[in-house]
Amino acid sequence: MIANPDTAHSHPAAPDAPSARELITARGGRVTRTRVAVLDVLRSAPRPLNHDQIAAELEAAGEQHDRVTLYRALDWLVEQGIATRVAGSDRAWKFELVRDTGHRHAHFHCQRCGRVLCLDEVEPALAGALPAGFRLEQAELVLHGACADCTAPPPTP
Amino acid sequence: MIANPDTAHSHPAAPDAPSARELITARGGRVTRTRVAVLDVLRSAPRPLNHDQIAAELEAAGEQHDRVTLYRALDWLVEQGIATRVAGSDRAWKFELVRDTGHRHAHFHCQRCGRVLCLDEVEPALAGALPAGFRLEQAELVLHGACADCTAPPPTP
DNA sequence: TCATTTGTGCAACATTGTAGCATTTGCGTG
DNA sequence: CACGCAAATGCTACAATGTTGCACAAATGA
Repeated sequence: MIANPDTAHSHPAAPDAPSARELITARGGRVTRTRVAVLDVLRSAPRPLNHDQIAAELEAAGEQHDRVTLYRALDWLVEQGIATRVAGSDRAWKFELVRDTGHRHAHFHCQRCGRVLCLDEVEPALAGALPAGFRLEQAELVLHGACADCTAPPPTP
Repeated sequence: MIANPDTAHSHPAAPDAPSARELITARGGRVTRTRVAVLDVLRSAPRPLNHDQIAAELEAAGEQHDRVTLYRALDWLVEQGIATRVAGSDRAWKFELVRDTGHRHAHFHCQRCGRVLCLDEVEPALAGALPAGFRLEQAELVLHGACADCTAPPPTP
């Protein structure tokens, strides 16, 4: 069961995960400043980030990257199956690393605090609920509502 | 069980449904050309439509409406609970009439044929799959994959 | 080192939606 | 029916989020 949103999505950088360089060269891509930087940001992100947030992270790290180049790097990562797009409530895509192929997880968007959390338990239930003949393919799936933190009554002051 | 997408979403205009005028005046809104026209389009639409599609329908019917006015009419409908927003694969919202309050349904977006279908059976399963403390609120929920038509092998020629 | 091909960076454009504001219109009242 | 006023409309601008085209730079293999 998932109660605390901050631990609900404990993805940040498994120690044995392949390096950015490895991820890139494995698909025959060139190892460029932007791709490495974006990968590093995504790898240490606790939840899906949109283009703006990624750019902000990069700037915080003292890196300057062109807006278009960022879009293209992200597009490439998605195309290569390294990252996925997640639809948010606004019309901006969020991006997230694909952790292990074969396991898809859904996202929950809290309409109170705006956070996007990852839910590992939902997909099996969904697969059973879909009509026969339908196939659930994409991890891009977002539920909306209120998360545990926001439904909980405030602590007595 | 839902097998045929064309019947899966059999919403078009129940004969006893309230008229556009009734729907509008019931919330204290003014009955204007645009609201009535938009409601009529949504009422006869077999699936959620985005702003562009609605405008196209109106033009096909010989009606000319301002882009902004359309947005505002749609916003008002959503605000009044008459319509809901559905997120699509592009960043444009789709709109759909709320049929009966109290019953929320999810949407399935087929990535082959691009159709958005409505699934009545999914929500109960979802509610059980969410972690404790989480509340599923919004009907705006889209699953992605392939629908029955598109997963089925082509008929032997 | 050199050539080739892949990415980058810039500027311009496209789509989707919002904001401000003057004008028109629906509709209750006299 | 005429009036008056709030509610909607219809501009025009503007904002956010991507995309496209093209010249230039840089990664990689020979």
